[in-house]
Parts: sequence; structure tokens; C-alpha cells
Amino acid sequence: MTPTPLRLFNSYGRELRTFTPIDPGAVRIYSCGPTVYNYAHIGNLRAYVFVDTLRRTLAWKGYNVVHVINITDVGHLTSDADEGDDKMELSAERQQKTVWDIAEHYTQAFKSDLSRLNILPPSLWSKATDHIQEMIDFARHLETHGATYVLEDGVYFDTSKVPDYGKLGLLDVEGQEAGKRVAGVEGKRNPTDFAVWRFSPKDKQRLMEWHTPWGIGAPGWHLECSVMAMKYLGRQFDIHTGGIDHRQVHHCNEIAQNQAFTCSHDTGANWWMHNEFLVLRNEGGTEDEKMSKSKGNFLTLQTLIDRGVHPLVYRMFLLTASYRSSLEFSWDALAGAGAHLRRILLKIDRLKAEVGPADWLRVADEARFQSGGPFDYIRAALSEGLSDKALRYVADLDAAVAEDLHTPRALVALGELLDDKALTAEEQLRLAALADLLLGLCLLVTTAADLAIRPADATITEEDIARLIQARTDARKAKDFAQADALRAQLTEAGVEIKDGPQGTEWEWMLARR
RNA sequence: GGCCGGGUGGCAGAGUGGUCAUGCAGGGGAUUGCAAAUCCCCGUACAUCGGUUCGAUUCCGGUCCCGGCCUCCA
Repeated sequence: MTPTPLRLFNSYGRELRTFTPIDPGAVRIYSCGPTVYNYAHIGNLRAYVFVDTLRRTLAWKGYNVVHVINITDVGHLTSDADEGDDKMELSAERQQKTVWDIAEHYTQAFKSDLSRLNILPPSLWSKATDHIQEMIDFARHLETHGATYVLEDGVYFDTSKVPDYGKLGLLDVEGQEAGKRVAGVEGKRNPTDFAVWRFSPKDKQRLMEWHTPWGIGAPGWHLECSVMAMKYLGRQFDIHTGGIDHRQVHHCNEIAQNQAFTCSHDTGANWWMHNEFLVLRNEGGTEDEKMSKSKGNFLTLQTLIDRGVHPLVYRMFLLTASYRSSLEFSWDALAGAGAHLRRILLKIDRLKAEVGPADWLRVADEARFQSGGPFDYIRAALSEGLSDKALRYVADLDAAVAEDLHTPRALVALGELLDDKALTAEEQLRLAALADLLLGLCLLVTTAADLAIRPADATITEEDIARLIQARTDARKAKDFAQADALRAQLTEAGVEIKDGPQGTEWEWMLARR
């Protein structure tokens, strides 16, 4: 099998480029993480499934990966007009907790979401508040390079001091009208200038503030990423990821800070990659809208689970689209992904029964416990003895992800190989395990039955279900099919699906369908 | 207002200058007491109007509609 060279879309320049790491020993990745003042919504989580696909693809291609995700636990202002309150503080006040409790709670919730989605943990989590000293030092450094100036309410970055400001976002700096949507800050030299440090109001102590050479206040939110990425990954690393909304502002500003810091044209990362949004249709309307924490129109992973949707079904749903296309959320589409995944798992259940236990099957599971190592040895173990025909599917999978992480194509390949009668059962199972290295759907360790989870609003008890099923079995024995069908209808009504097999009648919660 | 990106069958979503996406849903059949699962079969979708071309859903231009960013946000 000839591997397809990995090509990744670089937002910086907007082009597909063949990936080559700076250091062949390890690919360094930085991902913008969450601000931990609320639960992550399922749109936020798309960003991390995307990065996970990137990491799996790199591991599949034989690379070591060092991956940093930051936790923003510094409150940033809810808006320019709303000074004094910040998100962390608001959240703390509302819940009568300290900001540290808030940060800890939502950080844990976030990590738990990633784990439920089978996302490989990063090599390092880095918290903004652990890097205050470094942020001050960094800002000072910028100052000595003449890239900042001080205004009444903060230290500002002068974006005219940097070459090509806004190139990543294709910003038309000249054409931007300052304050078009928001009252601009008095005294800014350029509309695109941004705060490196924001001073606290003179008359009010904020819950989170720090002393600096310029005054008391909190770091601007672009600062932390520049500082932490540089600290852990170096002045120039391989890939920086984030949501598409960061392309025009946050990342442009990060790049500007990096360039001013290093006095160079280097942006800080060779690849800047951005995932598109998950969008939600307006209530009753035809217009789509992104999910947004501040707008409150969001769904959490837990909401999905409460409605009987397994987290891996959500992951499956995300994989049906390219990370660079916006994806329309609907319960129908989600149910479709669930039905699809369920069918795949049923097939794999059958294959497992046919093939029986094997050492290579145990190896397949090890990918779940990797945290940055290449998948080479796993691929080797799984690929042993594959026919040419089977190897062509491996090449298909490889080509799919090599083309900018094209998971929809990988799913097509998976569907085809599970259908291909020219393959042996063992080959199909080995190939499914190989595909799962890239997809991360836990195909070999999850069963179709696992997907069916009890919806939070289910009222019937397991005991009642068992009783009804027994009654139906008795009715069937007595050939009272009318009674048997009535009992089935009763169970269906309660959200329970039953099926008669050779081992008797089994039941499952029906997959959530709105 | 400026900049960027879209509009593909019932739904989601690939892709391409000229016979195929795929999945889900739906229809028909086999099988089943009925179902489930499985197997077989089934759909002239490419916003719109012009242009280029032997040929355009795919290239170019106009129009309409939608989204993102310009404010914290994946």
C-alpha cells in the first residue's frame, strides 16, 4: 500500500499544503480551549472531535504528537459596553461560589465530555491563571519592542507595528469601520488594536485581578494563548487549531503578539486550522444560527444523553461532515447517525462472534489509551495477513483522512468493506479496527445494545418491562397473538423495542427520535 | 456598511466539466405469527438568470437567499 501524503488546509494563505513537521520526532499542536464559566455545548465540542481526528490521523501516519489545550479560567469581559462584570464573575455570583470553584467545576465537566466522546486527552492542559507571571513578562517584552501603548482602561497593542496584520483573517484593515457595531474605545490608534491588559475599575475590586507594572487588572484574552503556546511548544510549532470564529480576531491578534515578541514574520505556527460551526435552525424558522453560550441557544452533551442519545452517536454525526463545512444540527439527522452507527455495530457484533477471540483484537483497543504515540505497531498488528483486496481498503481509509481529514469518505470506505463479500470475516473485522483508529467510534468495544441508553424521562421500570415481556411470551405460547401484539404496542409506547431471537426475547431502549 | 464563506434529492452530507456518492428516512419483495435483524430492488437532487463549452450541478458574471466575523464565543 502506498501511503497518501497528508495534506492539511492552512487557513493562513487558505490553501491545502502537504504536511511536514518541523521536528520529525514530534508534531506540536496547540488548541484553543474553553472559557470555563459554563458547560461546553455540543457546538464547542465539535472543535475537539476535529482535533482528535487530526491527532488520530497523525498517529496513523506514524507521528508522535505533543498536544496542548488551554483552559481559560480568567474572566473576560462579557462585552466592551459592560465593563466590570466578567463571565467568570457573573457565573460565580449567580451560583454563590468562588470563581475557582466555578473554574474547577466546568473544567471537570469539559474533560468528562471529551472522555465520553472518546477524544484522546492532550499531553498537557494549561491554565491561564498558572501563567500570570509569564503573561506580564510577555507584555513587558512587547512594550520594550514599542508594540504597546497605555490608555485609561488598559495596555493596548498597536497592530500597525506588525507586518501584514490580519492576513490570516483576510481582514481589510483599511475598509473596517471602527465602532460599527460596538462603541470603540477612546484613544485607540487603529480600529484593530486590542487590549493586552485591562485595568480594573478604580472604584471596584474585581474577583480576579493582578498587579502589573502598568496597574491592577486582568490579562487580555489573546495574551494567554501566545504565552502558553510559546512556553510549551516553542516560538514556531506545527499546528494551531480553533473554531472558525477565531480566524479573524483572536488568532490574528495572537499572531501579531507573536510577531512583535519575536521581531519576525513568524506567525507562531506553520498551520492554522479552523473548524466550521454546528448550526441550529431557528425555532419555527428557516434561518440557521450558530449555537452560542452567550445567546443561550445551546445543547450540552448531557442534554443529548438525557434524551437517550449516546455520546458516540453524536461523534458519529460529526464525522459525517467535513470539519470545514458547517453542519446543521437536527434530532432527525442525529437519529440518522445513530441508526447508521447501530447497524455498523450490529455487523461488527456478528463478525466478532464469527472470528472469536484473538490477540490482535486486544491490541486494537490500545489506541484508546495512547496519549501521543504513533499507531504504527497497532496498524502492523491489525494488518497482518491482509489480502490485496483488503489492503485496498486500508489505502482508501488512508487516502480519505490524508485529504484534509475527510472523515465522510472514511465512513463510506467502512460501509463498503463491511459489505464486501470478497473479504473474510476476520479481514472485515481487522479493517473495521483499522478504520476505528481514525474514527474513534469504539467500534470494537461498543455493542449496538450499548447505544440504547435509558432516556431521562422514561417512566417504565426495568421490572415492568420484564413482566410485560413475560406476559407477551406466555400469550405467544398460547397463540393469543392479539394479546401479544397489544403488549408489544404498550412497550413501544413506553420507548422500548423488543425482538424475538433464538435465545428468547430481548429488549432495548429505542434510539431517541425527537 | 466592510470582509469571508455557502445554497445539492424528504433529512444530513460528499463530489465532479460528459453513465454511481454514501447514510438515514421512504416504497416494493424475500424472511418473520406480527416485529427486529438480514438480503434483493427502487429516486433524472444540484437556488436563479445569463455567458464560456460539443456538453455545466461542476468554470465565469449578475440576481435572490443564507451563514460567519467586524463584540466574549468552537
